Amino acid sequence: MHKPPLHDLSRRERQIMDILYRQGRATAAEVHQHLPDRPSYSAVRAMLRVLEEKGHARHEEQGLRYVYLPTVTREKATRSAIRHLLDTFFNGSAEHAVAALLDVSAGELGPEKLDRLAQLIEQARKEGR
Amino acid sequence: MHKPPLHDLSRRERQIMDILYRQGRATAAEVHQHLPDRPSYSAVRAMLRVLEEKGHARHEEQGLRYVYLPTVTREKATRSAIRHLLDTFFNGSAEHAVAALLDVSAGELGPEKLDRLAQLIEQARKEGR
DNA sequence: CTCCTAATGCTAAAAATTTAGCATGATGCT
DNA sequence: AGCATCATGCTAAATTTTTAGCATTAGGAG
Repeated sequence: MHKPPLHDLSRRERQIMDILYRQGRATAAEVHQHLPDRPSYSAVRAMLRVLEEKGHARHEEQGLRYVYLPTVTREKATRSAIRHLLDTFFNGSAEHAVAALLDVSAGELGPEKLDRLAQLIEQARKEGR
Repeated sequence: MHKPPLHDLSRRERQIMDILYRQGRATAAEVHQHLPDRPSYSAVRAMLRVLEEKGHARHEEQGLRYVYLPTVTREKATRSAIRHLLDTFFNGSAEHAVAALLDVSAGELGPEKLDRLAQLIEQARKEGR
């Protein structure tokens, strides 16, 4: 029943799933728009169909169109992606990962955001005992 | 000249690159060992050759064996992976990403590590003005 | 009603990936 | 020297992915 989803996808499939997670939901046309070196629209639809067969995506009908969504919740996918990042680049160390994250987005983080992060850490410390 | 490396790899290629980044360097045999649902050893070698052709990996000779390494430095690959995670699951928000990271690895973080993280944030605040 | 547009279903073919197998060369042991 | 082992190079075939094109259906405009 369980399917560790992300890591046995083909190139295009992954690209499409990334888009679905970025957007949350998307029509075939939208997926088509955002896809790197755009294939034909037809090709996109075919691949969405395959993703449904494999159980990675599903669709809802919206009027005439289909809107596609990931089957795995954003939360689970996020956790899984984080774990993978940790394992691959940080030898599992969350500490180093956070450090790198802060480094990468140095510019982006204003004082309030940093405050909130400090709070989160404080909170983690309290829970941790 | 520039090659945005990670996101146009095939399934196996990605799996192999992940291993190379995890390990830093690896022989064909090692890669083979760590690969999910193990293909033949021969297949692994062939794929390593392809990765070299495409410029994602290179090898050094170590005695008789080849040892394979990523061509892109760990740092660059890490940054790129982080950016991708941010874009895909956190709408670019480093703040939310850090929060999720803390959440995922709640158990793992001892007091000293939390201290060091607090320091990093403090430092970021100072630099940020 | 008829035509045009926009959507999907399906299928077959092209392209790329993934695989196995055989040939070859170096090393080390007996 | 001869043999077994372990490595690589290469090639051809199987499989999977990716693509385009045609058929069909629904809705809206004239």
